[in-house]
Amino acid sequence: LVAFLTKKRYNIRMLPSDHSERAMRRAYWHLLLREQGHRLTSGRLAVVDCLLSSERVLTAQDIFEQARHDHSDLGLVSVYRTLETLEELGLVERVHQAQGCHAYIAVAGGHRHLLLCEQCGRATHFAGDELEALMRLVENQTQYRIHQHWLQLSGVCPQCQRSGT
Amino acid sequence: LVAFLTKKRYNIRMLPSDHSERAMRRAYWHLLLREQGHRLTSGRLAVVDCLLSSERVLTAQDIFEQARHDHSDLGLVSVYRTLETLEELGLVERVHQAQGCHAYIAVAGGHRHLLLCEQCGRATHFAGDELEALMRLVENQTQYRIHQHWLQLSGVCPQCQRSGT
DNA sequence: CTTAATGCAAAACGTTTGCATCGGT
DNA sequence: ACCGATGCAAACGTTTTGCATTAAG
Repeated sequence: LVAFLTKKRYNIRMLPSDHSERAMRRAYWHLLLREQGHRLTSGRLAVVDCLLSSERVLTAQDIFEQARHDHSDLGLVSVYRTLETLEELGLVERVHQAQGCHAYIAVAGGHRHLLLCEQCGRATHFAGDELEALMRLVENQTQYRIHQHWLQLSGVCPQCQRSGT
Repeated sequence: LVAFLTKKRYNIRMLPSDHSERAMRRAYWHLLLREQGHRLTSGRLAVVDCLLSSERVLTAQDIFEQARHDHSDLGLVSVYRTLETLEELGLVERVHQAQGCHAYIAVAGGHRHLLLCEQCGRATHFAGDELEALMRLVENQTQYRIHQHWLQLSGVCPQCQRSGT
């Protein structure tokens, strides 16, 4: 507990804006889970913290291993069940990659799309408002009624460009 | 064999342009497989025909079941191995959907993107040239070096809109 | 106290691998 | 005749399910 509080203060000093945004999102996730009749168990909270504090995409196994630091008797099954719940609430999304589709990340608000680093897994979000026009065009050309759009870019992030290739 | 030839003639009468385009693509696939040192085994050809004659996305299991009509002693493993080969040659691509990422489809030439029907699985391709500008914008904003883009739309096709909702 | 959530074990699922055999070239 | 491709069975990694137990409300 002391370690946790210390870490918390450290974050406040080092990354004030990041921390406050993260704390706000965490509070929102907790509220939404409660409102939808889900219990705030310690396992669930460990998974939530893991997802909210990572800037990379995470597999169920990644989350399992990381969240075990906080909550040592966590089962992998609970990670899967929590991910399912969070996905239903629209708080996390599955990330699709060439190597496989086993990763998850917290969703960004406001119709944002993913940009992934192929080397380190870092995820950045961007607005893709220009897509709306393209969708209307395709709707007219094909006569489909379009419900979902899905745009994802991948490449190499600035940090990975500097270190190595 | 007689049944095959009859079927072929039937297609020529009913769908002349579709058939000739399909025959051309089939010939190209065969050529490319040969050039890359792959043998045109009957199992492989059954899988190829299955992919080329479907306007829907197909799972390995789907292909296995359908291709067995032509080639009854086909193994599921060969379907997977053929899909892997065709993917390496850039002839098929994996399709990513909310329900899972286990489907494949023949790629369309010229940087086209997928539009999927959520109800019947029908796949239509469209050009998304407008994406280039968006990608350059995101590259400048984020300093990523973008290698791949990936756009997919889904909705309900005209046929499914008519037959019930 | 109620009952949702859990961990465990086992099953299910899609996919890959090892290996002896088959079949295209 | 060569050697790539095959089918089978078995292994694999990921995800789901059944069930008795735990713990949040």
